[in-house]
Amino acid sequence: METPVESTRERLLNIAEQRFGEGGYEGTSLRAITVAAAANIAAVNYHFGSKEALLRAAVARAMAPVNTERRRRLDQLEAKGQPTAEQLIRAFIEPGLDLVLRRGERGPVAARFIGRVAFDPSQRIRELYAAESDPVEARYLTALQAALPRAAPESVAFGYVNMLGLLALHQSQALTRAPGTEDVEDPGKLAENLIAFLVAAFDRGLRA
Amino acid sequence: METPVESTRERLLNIAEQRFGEGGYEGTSLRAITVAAAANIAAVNYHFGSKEALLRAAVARAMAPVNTERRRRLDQLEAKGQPTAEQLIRAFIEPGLDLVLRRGERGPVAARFIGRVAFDPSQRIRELYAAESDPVEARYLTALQAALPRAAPESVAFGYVNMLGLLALHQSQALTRAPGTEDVEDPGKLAENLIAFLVAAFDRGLRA
DNA sequence: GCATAGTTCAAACGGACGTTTGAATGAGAG
DNA sequence: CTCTCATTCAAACGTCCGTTTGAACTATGC
Repeated sequence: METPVESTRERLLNIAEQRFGEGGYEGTSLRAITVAAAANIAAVNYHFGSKEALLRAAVARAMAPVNTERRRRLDQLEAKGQPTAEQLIRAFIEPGLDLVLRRGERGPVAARFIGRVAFDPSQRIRELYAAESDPVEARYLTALQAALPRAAPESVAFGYVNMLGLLALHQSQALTRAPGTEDVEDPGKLAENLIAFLVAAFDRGLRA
Repeated sequence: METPVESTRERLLNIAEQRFGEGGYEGTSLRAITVAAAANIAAVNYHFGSKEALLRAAVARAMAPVNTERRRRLDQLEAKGQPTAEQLIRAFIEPGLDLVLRRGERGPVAARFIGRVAFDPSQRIRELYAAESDPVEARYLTALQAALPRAAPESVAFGYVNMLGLLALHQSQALTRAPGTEDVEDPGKLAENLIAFLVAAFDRGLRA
């Protein structure tokens, strides 16, 4: 067994990840979280300080492995010279969607959580997500613009925003799909399909 | 002047559109809406019945012109035979983004509202949006599959989901304000850029 | 044994929430 | 003017919210 005992702090993060991913930040109460985590309501403020600090901690924990892997891949690519757009897109997307594929683990829950936070209606929450991912993401935008010298920089930035959006879309729909589109994809092929979709759009769908 | 007097009901719908689009459904209180609309708190339940019914009415009002125009365009295209993928994408995207361009009118507010509701964290709210748009959207999926016979139907459905997601993204402008990507796009060119992006992805980024 | 620091607990805080009530107000018809 | 009916209003309903309190428990070091 990998989990000998789960501390209250870990249980709170796990349940928060799940519930915030289902109902959003405003739509999820601390009481719902603490009941599901079998913890006292005061435990949140003891371990984290506030509801928003709990969210921040959960975002940081969920994003950390994704950011690490993205940095590692980008370092590796840049060490070999100028990467292609496809290499960059793959190095960006795959770490984000690897989570989705880890069925049985906490991966899909974390992926949905990340995707939902990235699209939260409140700008304050979205900025909280951006604060956790900005540094490495900005490097990808610059690298993409260098990889696509024939496209206008604003146009590459447009494509980059679309890439962020589509990744968050598929992360957040990892568990619950919209009616009518339930069986759209084999989850195992999701990353490859999304990468192919984006590569085609970046290579041929941007203004010169 | 186009607005002789605005009824309480209209003011509530207008303010609800604005506030729900800023803070989301759960993050926006009826009191905040009624204060901004200079209406009594009881007016919501008098005119609509409940908070959720107010949201439903606002969604229906905002979506109606978009759905009508999409239907009209699809009818017109299909009358001339099998439309191309680009024609279908254009006929789907442009009605949704026309709203964004109507600066000075209520268009951008309605667009943001629609985009946010489509991505609301709560599945119940997302289904409320889907209920208003499903019929005509489903026709577009079928037409796209017919226009792309060489691509697998699931693959076209995948692209279709991506199209819905990117449209909602740009309607809500959720990520275009991310740091470093503020001035990504001339709003006037947004529709053309998004269509070109999607056409390239549909034509060359889907599995056979 | 005692002391100590870390953690958990039941209970309560003030405030904001969506909703409901019943009376007051308004305009239009007869 | 009077009746009627739609609308608006202040006030209150009970419930849930995030947060705080201070005491109780637990484990470890001495």
